[in-house]
Amino acid sequence: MNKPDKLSGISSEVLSEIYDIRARLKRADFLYYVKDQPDISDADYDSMMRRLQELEAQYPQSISPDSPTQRVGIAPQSEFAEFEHRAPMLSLANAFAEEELRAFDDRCRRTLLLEPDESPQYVCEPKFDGLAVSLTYIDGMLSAGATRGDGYRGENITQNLRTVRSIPLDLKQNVKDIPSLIEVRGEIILTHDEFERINSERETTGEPTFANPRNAAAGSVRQLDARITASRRLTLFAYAVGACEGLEFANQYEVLCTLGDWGFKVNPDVRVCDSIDEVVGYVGEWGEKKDNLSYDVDGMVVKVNSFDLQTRLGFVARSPRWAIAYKFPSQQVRTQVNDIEVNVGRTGALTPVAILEPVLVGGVTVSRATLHNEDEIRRKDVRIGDTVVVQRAGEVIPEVVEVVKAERKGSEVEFVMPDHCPVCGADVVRESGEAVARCTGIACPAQIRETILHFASRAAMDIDGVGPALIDQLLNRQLIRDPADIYSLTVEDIEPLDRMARKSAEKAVNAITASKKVTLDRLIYALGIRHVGERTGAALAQRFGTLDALKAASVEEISKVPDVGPAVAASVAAFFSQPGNIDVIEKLRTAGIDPKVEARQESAIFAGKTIVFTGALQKMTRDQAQGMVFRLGGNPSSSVSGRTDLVLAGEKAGSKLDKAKSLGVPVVSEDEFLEMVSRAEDES
DNA sequence: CTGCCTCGAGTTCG
DNA sequence: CTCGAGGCAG
Repeated sequence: MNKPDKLSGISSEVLSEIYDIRARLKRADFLYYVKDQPDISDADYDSMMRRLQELEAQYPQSISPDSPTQRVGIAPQSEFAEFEHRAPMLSLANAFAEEELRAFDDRCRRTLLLEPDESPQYVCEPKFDGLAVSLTYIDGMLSAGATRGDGYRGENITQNLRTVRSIPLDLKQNVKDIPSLIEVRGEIILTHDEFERINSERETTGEPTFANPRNAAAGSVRQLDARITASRRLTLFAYAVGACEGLEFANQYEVLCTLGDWGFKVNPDVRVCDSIDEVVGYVGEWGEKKDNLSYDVDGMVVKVNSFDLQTRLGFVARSPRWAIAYKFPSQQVRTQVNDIEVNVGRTGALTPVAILEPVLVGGVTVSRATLHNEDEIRRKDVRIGDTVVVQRAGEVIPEVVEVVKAERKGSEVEFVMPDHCPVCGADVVRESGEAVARCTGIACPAQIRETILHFASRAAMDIDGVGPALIDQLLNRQLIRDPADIYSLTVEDIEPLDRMARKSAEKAVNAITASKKVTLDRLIYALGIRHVGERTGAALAQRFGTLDALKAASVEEISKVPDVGPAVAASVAAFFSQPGNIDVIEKLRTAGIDPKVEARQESAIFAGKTIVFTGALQKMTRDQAQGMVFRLGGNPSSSVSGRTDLVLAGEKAGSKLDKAKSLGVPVVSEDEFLEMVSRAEDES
């Protein structure tokens, strides 16, 4: 890690002093922040830190990213870069009751074909309520830190995480071999004391206070100015390992012990249980303990200990079958139902919403809660004027749990689903067998508004600056009537509207113009065809290639698309048989919107081949590489097996490369791959 | 036909 | 996040 050539010009005495102070500060950090057993006074610590800062200021070439001085935070960034996790950060399935824990155990034992008296070992640990992050160490040095994001890509918050004292900047040597690359997963939290301190400080400066420690931790980590993060004393608890090269673990418990040895703070209350009964007992113990801690615990995580067994259990969708998160019952609060309103959605669905007397639930004011549909209201027997118990489902979305019948006075009013749309007055129908009631109005203003909003939304045409406020005004002034009209708007149309300065009008028009370059999958999704969401939009785009081809397709042809059945196909065909919709499509085309899916060259070099990428790519992103493979007829995949035809190995390729070699799968370098691609593109 | 599992649609608050 | 419903495997 030393680069002697860079360090020339510093005397060896100075260098050794720098290294010595760094080592002492790191040790002090570890004892203070990880072990909670400081060995030196704060004053001594501060004076060592100042001395190191002086030396580094004098010899800037000596500064390395693992120096404790780097924890104080560096200058503001403008925004966070995207960070791709090497191994995805999965979410866990939830359990809310003992029976669900037992069902989880049954499923594990059944899948593993265990005898009735056998049980896998489970590792059970309290689940902190904070935010998950991933730390990448290369050759034992902290090289990157990122938020969880969607599990596959998060934000690169390395500078902020460097300021967290319980995160080791380098892994402690001599304990266990340091892997060449490892992703350590952990939870960033704030203690109650620190949360109170930050809030009282914000109160005196007149800043808004945080609702709860979780929000405060999340807000602190996502600061663009790492110096602010440094001023909040965040804590990291490490609990898992993602990608790891050069070291194998046998089980979860070993991972936790090793993380502890390397200098991470790990959950002190981990327990290895030999049966589900023991797990249930331990979870029960914590139901009471959790409220007496100095930090928030919102549940218990239960994992199958052995990695062999984990591999055999595998995954369902986004979550592993070998772990489950038990959630403690959430905080429940009583309040009054002042009214029940009806919302009209994009598809005409009428959704009843309870208007509540505002109450604080888990630090957030709740004033509305969806009641989903008529059946749900009947089931819970919610009436206007009732006293109800509300909670925030999954700690986020408010939900009416039950009615407090004992509080009934007799003056409560039952809810009746209106038989005419509250917005346009058209008939409301509820198809037999369906739970939702729908407005049948073909020109219902509420439906049009929602359709346009959907069209402009992020996952659709992604027109930034065109939101509800602007769309409502445009509709009121009849400047637009359907989504396509957005493309005839000018700055002069928008500028005179309320809360619209020239700047925001220009921004909106620019975003509108930029959105013309959409891809076909997004455009199909944007049209708002019933039963066609993001996934189906992509599947249809892939199959038909252009909007015209989709428009011309018969129900039978549409049904051939994977995951599209009769209901979806009929809905798509019905959409294209409406003259109004054809009109919209024509207007879009006139505006220059008519994307095509780049044809897959079926005869191309990668036709029918499965190709896997491994290691860090230097000359392109993984997305770009996968796009090239796809256009040349191949199928990008993520794991090497006997069916893999080619492996592209980038820098620091690991186990996938080994596997490819052992299976005799051809391996190419990035340069060779690019050459193959460019040769193929020249020929076509 | 029945049980997954996945997807779509609607929703809350700061 | 939740619920409902569509698609598909067994």
